[in-house]
Amino acid sequence: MPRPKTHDEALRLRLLDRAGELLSREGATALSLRKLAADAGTSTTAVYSLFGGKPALVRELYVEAFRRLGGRLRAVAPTDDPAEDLIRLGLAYRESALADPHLYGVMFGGAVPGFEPDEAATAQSRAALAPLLEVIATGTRAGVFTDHDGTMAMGCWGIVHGLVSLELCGNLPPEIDVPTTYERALRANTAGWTRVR
Amino acid sequence: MPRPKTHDEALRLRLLDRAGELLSREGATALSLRKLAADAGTSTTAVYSLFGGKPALVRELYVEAFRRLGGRLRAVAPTDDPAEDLIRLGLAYRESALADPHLYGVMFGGAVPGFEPDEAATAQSRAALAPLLEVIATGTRAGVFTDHDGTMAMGCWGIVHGLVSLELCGNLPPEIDVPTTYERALRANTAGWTRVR
DNA sequence: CTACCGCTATAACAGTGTTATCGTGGTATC
DNA sequence: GATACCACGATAACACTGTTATAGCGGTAG
Repeated sequence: MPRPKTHDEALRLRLLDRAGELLSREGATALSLRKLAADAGTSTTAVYSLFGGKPALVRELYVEAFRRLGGRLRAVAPTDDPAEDLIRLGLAYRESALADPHLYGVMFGGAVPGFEPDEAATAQSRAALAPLLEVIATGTRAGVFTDHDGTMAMGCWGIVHGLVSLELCGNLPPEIDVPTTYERALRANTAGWTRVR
Repeated sequence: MPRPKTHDEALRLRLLDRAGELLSREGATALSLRKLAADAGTSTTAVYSLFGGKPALVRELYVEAFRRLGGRLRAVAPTDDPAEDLIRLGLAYRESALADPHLYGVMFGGAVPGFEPDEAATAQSRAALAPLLEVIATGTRAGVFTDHDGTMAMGCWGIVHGLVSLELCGNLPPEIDVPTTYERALRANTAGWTRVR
């Protein structure tokens, strides 16, 4: 009779853990199946039985990365000042990206050549931004924001992602003070969405 | 006696041309030296004599990409309304990125694994943003912008790059109207930098 | 005409993701 | 408890990548 699935969760978790560590430490190009398998004490075939290939394994890292980002954003407790909450969300976003730049590259940079997120994965990525949508919704209800059908959320996500991405790629001039400039840019963008100043 | 350098500019240009076309058509992963050499009617060794390797060849595409982006931005003729000029610069930026998404990935996404831009290349990338700096400078002199040591330029670059990057990665929800939302986000950001509304 | 050496084609090397083959080991059934 | 079954993983091969050593062609200087 057909033997049921083994559900080797231990090896699966160890592979994911090692893959994440290898990615964070040596970058996306150093994340090879042979090195990963040797690190986890198994063979490359295990990745194919447990995940289905390298892109599928990276997909797990992808959703885990957004789960972690969502956790960091949810940790920003809302106050009764939505504009300030928005700034703190932006700062938390940057801290999350800087905590693991290579993982951020997997999320947005397309660091692993064969991997393209499917619709379910990108939907989960948007779900990580729930705290942002919530702050904007309350601020709009309170009359301090002038949102327009979720346009403000896209703008805010765009500026934080853009600045973080430029910083990680090394495109910003080296003489500027990134943290203060980053916060000033966030405040200006937020001011553009507030009703009266 | 040592033979002088041949300066085979024809083969060099043909390789660059083919590489750009191959990249634009089939993406960064399809850009292999063997395919490129076969396409240009030569061998992979030519890439090493003329450029020094694949990263060095991609570096040429990188600076050419920013040269092209700078040209598109310079084509936006300034008027006497700096705020509106800023919006038009942002629209031109997006059009330039959408005209060749794979090339945009080489510029910012780190699409080619072995390639990291050196200091000279990133300096040339910042030089492409001269029109942006110019519009901000005139607007600040005219008293309509409240720049603060180049912070505004960084914010503007961040939001356009961030939104374009999110769009190209497929992270934006599919039901939104990207062009109008993009322009609204740009206008809000610009409003945050204008002195009085 | 000849010696010289820059440039490129051929082929090999080390590495990658992927897949075919095969043996092992645990489970369900008798 | 014995046995048939097959999911799982280890080994090895395949196709492909960037890179490099070697060898030969070809044009230039003498």
